[in-house]
Amino acid sequence: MKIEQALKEKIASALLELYQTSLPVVKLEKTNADFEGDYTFVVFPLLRASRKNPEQTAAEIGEKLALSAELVHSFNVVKGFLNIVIRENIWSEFLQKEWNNPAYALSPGTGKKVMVEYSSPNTNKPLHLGHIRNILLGYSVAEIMKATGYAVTKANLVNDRGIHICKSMLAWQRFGNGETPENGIKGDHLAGKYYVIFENALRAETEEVIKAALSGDFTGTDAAIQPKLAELYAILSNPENKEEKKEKARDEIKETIRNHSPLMQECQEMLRQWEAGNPDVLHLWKTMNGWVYDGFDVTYKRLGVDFDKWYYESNTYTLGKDIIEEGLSAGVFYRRDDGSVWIDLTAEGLDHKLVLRKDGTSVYITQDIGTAELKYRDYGLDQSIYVVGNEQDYHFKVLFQIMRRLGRPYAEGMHHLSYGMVDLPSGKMKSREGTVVDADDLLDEMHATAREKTIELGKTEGLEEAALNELFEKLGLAALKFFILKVDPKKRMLFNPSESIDFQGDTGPFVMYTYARIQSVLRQAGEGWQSAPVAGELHTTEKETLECLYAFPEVLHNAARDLSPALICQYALDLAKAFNRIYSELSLLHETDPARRATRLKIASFTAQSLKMSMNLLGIKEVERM
RNA sequence: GACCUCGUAGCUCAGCUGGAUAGAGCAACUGCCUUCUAAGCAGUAGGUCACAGGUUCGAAUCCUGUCGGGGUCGCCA
Repeated sequence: MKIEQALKEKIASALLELYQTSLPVVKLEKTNADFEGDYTFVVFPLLRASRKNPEQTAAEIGEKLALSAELVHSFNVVKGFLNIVIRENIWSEFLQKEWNNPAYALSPGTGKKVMVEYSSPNTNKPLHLGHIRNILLGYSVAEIMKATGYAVTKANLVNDRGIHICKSMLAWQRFGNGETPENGIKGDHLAGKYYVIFENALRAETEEVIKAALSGDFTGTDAAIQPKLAELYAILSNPENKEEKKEKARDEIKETIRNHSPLMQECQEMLRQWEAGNPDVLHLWKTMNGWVYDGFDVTYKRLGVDFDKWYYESNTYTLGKDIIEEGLSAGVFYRRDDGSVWIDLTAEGLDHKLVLRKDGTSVYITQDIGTAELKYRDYGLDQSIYVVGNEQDYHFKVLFQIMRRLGRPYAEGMHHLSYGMVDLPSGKMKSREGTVVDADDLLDEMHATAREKTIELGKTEGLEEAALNELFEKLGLAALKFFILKVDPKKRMLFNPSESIDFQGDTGPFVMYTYARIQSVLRQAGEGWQSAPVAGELHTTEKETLECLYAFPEVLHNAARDLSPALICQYALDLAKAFNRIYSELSLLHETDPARRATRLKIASFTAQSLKMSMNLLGIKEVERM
């Protein structure tokens, strides 16, 4: 049943008949709430063909539709707007047909294979709020695509190797005194703790040296970098240079000294040992990463997300080199005199990009070329979605273009789900300044807030402690997830740690509440209504709720197309609000007319089912009572 | 400097493939629980859609410029 589609066809044939004209697309809009009608057709573009004023044109088309279409009840014209009222029995027939269809809004499988890669953490630090946005988006998009008929693989590409991991390892070796997570601290937090210890030690070690270097005294620095430092210092001390340029030089001096400090050199040595397969280093690495995985696992479980496939950079970081070789002989890449390998993407409005260092080792993008190929080989993907922050927009533009140049069949199916950063009132979260919002802490806070609010409302009666805890956990998670997912993924969003996330208004708990309230009604409704016929006439609120329900399949389709759970959030709110209006204006259980009672209960049941599906697509778990 | 992106109510966000009088929620104020869960419903107030031009029947939406925020331009990931 496609009301809109049918109506569009009717309009198209009316236009042909009346004015011997057609439109490339017949556009229908939902009628503005202030006017009577369900759908609105705008006639302004037709005035040239009709040679009549807007009102007359709209009226003519309206007449035609009313005569020929069995789905049009009536119409009215306001200026150039033709408002069409659909016959009411269309809505009640829709209700009767679909209210109990468990597959409503789901699409039959096209079987297209898609991988959604999300989370993809580093193993040297615990997860924070930024990761949470990534994780929730990835999980929800994967679920949405499943519901629209894709075969989805959720993947996590763990960055488990590299200099940052070695920092944690080295600090633990030096200052750890054998500390393990068994002593209480969660594994990922333990690795993070030593990462911070390393950074602090590095700062302590280099502070004085940097200070001296900034005033031209290079004692204590590595002899190898002194010429470079002298060069930078010349820029810094030249009064003719702009402050901006000086600032850059200053930063570079700091970076250079840090990177060549004894501690960093030791760290780099550790990385070399790791790559060379030194058993002691490997053992430490495995142990520490193991702790981190155990820690992540707890957080993932608590968030209710999962993965079908794990990739580890320690396994994949050397991939891609073969493909570079292949592309080199195919002329896609070129080699510079120093031996480094590049691609020229200036034709696409991008730049030259290095794909292999002069020493033949991989860079970040080399790995990504390799894993793209690996993913395709593993699964024969039609689509591959990367949930990664928008700071990497350029990287993915380049990556996708490279895959195209390499003639990879899957290149066209690669998408970057580029999401905005989560900002604090003070700006970006910075780990160096300790402003990151830790994921585990946040989840604890959400739980505590849920408890507080529930007690405030006096809704704890009749529930055991265990059941209450489960409720608090679900409520807190719902509030957090909805808060994050209702914002358009592309946009950056603000989180204010000093204000708790709302539980009232446009929130996850509001949607949960509406669902629980319906469940309560249905528990008391008894039997019989399921098989009773529905009423032919509907109240405005009932019709509005049905219109909302009717739109669900399209909303779901759009959410999958745009990779936007925010559309599902918006839909769930619209539906919940529409139903709550019925609930407050009309009686369900006490309605005496059997057909009207059945109508309302079926709408209630249909709404509950649709809300539940929406919540689940967002990773929110419904509750039967709250 | 170049490129990308954002700027809508006090705050957080919708609306952006051009359509009617720009919408929600929070915060503020007013009503509604001796009928089904008040985490609800109804209402009041709150706007130079950053600014200036342009395109056209019509612009928050498209184009250009200006201002402001963020990001990217690593042989880091």
